[in-house]
Amino acid sequence: MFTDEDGGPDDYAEEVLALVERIPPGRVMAYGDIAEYVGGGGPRQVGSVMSSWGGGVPWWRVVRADGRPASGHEVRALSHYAAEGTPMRPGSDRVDLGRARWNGEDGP
DNA sequence: GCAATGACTGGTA
DNA sequence: TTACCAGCCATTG
Repeated sequence: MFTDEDGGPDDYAEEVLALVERIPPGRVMAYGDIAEYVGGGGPRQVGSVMSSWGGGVPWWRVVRADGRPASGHEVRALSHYAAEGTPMRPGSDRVDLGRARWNGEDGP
């Protein structure tokens, strides 16, 4: 059952999903960062994985390079940001990447 | 095999 | 700040 058969995530998707689950609350990662971290394809591939199986992971912690959440899900993401205390940019519904950007390490 | 699409990115206006 | 354009890369029809 290595084969995903009916829609199971591929190895690449598993890495992306595992990384997204690894993102601590109050932190976010950009699509390009994830693509670079897993070392595959590009940000578009990460987005494709999220649209297919992103519903099983905290997808709202994955944002675009400008700090804006995924298209069509901005409102839902904002609710999660407020609940987790994600640093937001005042005056805009965007995340403050300067503080919320997570590089994949817990320690300082 | 080719063309179109997409939860993207960076640069310029 | 937003808007438009060109580039990138795997998936889908």
